[in-house]
Amino acid sequence: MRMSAEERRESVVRAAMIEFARGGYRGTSTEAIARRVGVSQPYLFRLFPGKQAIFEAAAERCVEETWRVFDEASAGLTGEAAAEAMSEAYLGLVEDRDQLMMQMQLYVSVFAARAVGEEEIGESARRLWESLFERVRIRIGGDMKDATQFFAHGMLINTLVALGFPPDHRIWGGFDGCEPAG
Amino acid sequence: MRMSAEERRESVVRAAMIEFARGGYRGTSTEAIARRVGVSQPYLFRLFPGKQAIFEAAAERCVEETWRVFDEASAGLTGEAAAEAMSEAYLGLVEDRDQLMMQMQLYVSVFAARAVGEEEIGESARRLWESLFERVRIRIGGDMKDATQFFAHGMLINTLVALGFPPDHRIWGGFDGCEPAG
DNA sequence: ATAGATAGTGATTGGCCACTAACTTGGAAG
DNA sequence: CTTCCAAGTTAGTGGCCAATCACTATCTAT
Repeated sequence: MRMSAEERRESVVRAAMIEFARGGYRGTSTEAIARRVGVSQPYLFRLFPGKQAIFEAAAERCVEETWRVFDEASAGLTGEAAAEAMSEAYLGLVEDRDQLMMQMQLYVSVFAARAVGEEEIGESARRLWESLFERVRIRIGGDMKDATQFFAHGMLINTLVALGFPPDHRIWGGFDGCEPAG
Repeated sequence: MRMSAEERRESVVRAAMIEFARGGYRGTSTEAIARRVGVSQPYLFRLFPGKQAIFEAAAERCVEETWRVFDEASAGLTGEAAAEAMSEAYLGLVEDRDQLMMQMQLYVSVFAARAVGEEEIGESARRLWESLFERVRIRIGGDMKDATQFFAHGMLINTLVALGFPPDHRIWGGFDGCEPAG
């Protein structure tokens, strides 16, 4: 039960990814996160300065995790082969819906923050996202349009998952062979 | 100042689109919507049964509006010409960020609702979205992959807008000539 | 004019939630 | 075994917010 602060922070981040993915920033209570971790709600505030810090940690982790998936799937590959491997890996993430939804929650939360003048959050999120974009772009051969297509399909997948289209629905039919067209 | 209930409902829907787009469902208070409309907060509950009904009206309007933009832009066109016209029109919507963000808010809110077991919301949202998808697909010639590509690019645009990448940022470079490849 | 309907407001409330403060428990080193 | 620090808890607070209720103002038709 008892663990080091560092280990606890780790569990909090994992729990927060799930809860924030489902409820969004405002729709998730620190109580819910704490319950999932298995600690009391006030203790979260010993581990993190506030709710927003927890969200930021979860968001950053989410992007890192996404790259890890891409990196492993495309290890040793380049160009179109890498793109195909990564596309397939991303489609595999559809099972882990929370991971994909945490991404979208990051996007809308950044917009909300920017709407009330907190532009620094936007800047750091853009850096994070662009860095992922660049790593993917390099991996698939460096072409800008290929990378754009790759991410475009990813974002559509996120949307279909959010809306809950089942994997056998005809709407998914447009994806077979939709790897970046090279 | 004084207007019919129907007219008021209309202004509420328009105001709600803006507020929900920026704050999300949980992050938007009925007070904020009422302030934007210029009426008292309790009056909203005479015009709509509850906050959720306002959100649903705004979401539905948002999808209708999107089709209207596509329809006007591609009037009299078909196939690739229609696709190009509609792509351009959608890029024009980047200026009206609230419209695009309301879409994303719909997606994440649907997921949140589904996560707590309210699947009917998901069903109606899917019907709405699929109907838009189908109308676009027909308009651009009926090919499933073309339609998928079209929407994929749209979803990526939403993301870039949410994160606040300025229009002259290099990340937008992959879009020129990225119309569905026919 | 005035009665009835429709548009609209002010005051309030009960519940939730981020965050704080003060206290308790457990374990490892001397 | 005790001392000390880090891990963790219980109780509480102030603010926000959806929704309700009782009320007022304005239009329209006779």
